[in-house]
Amino acid sequence: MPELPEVENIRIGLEKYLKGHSIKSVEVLNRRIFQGDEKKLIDAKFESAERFGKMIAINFNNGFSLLAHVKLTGQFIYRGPNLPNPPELSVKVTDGLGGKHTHVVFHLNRGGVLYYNDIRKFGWIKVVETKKLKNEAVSKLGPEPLKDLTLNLFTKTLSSSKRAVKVILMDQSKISGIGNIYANDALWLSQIAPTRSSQSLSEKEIKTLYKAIKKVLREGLKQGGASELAFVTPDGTEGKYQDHTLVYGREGELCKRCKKAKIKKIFLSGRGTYFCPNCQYD
DNA sequence: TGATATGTTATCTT
DNA sequence: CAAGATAACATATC
Repeated sequence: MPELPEVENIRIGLEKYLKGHSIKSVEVLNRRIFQGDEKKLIDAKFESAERFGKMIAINFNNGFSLLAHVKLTGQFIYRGPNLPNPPELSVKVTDGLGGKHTHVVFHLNRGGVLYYNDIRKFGWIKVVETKKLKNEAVSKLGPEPLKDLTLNLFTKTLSSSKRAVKVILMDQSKISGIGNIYANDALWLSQIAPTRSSQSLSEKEIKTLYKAIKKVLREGLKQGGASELAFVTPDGTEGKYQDHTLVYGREGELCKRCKKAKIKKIFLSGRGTYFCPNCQYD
């Protein structure tokens, strides 16, 4: 759900709203979600927010960072002086600003507050030394599809596995940031069946898919992400990509391209997989 | 009431 | 043994 475009929108929001703030205190309401010593952050000044795949690093000026993964339902929400006229909160967070779904509250100087909410509690935040960020899970990530993934590298990745191409796209150690929504949409756009063995793709298909991945991710970014479960940006509003998905979540609807067949849903590695049986080829 | 959803990791199976 | 499939995690929603 929160995939590259959603997490990137969270990063952009954090960068914007945390600017100029330092941390006054941290209220940890759930120790499983917040790991490490929050005292390391007291009086630390915000420096930058980075994204690694679906992970976010918030860097401070004292050598420490917060590394976070929102998994399915985590939300960072900011209220304070850097957002003087906050938009109305999405219904997806009304229960969670200091409510039962709030697990960490960062009190900032100048009166800002950053909440971490998580309905399902799969997400986590941990305090790490900035210079050790790369040793964390970050080191296991594959290349960023919008930055480091060359066609050459992509071709090598696909041709080295027999697994279904969709499973490869979602494998974070192969390519970082792609999840179920954008994997389904990129394959639809490429007219490739998600069940195809990745090594069976022709050179031409690989090139088409390579471009399609970039296209759907950029579209997701532009729409502010997809708010399927609980995703909201740090101002508390929803993204719009869920209204523009090409095939994801459209089981039973007529295919937008060929208009001849209904979108079928199957399970691939236990994940919902949507495709047009008429114009996505085996 | 219970099946279902997503990301990741641990564990089971072939 | 390794690749691949599936269960588990926690909870709201349909």
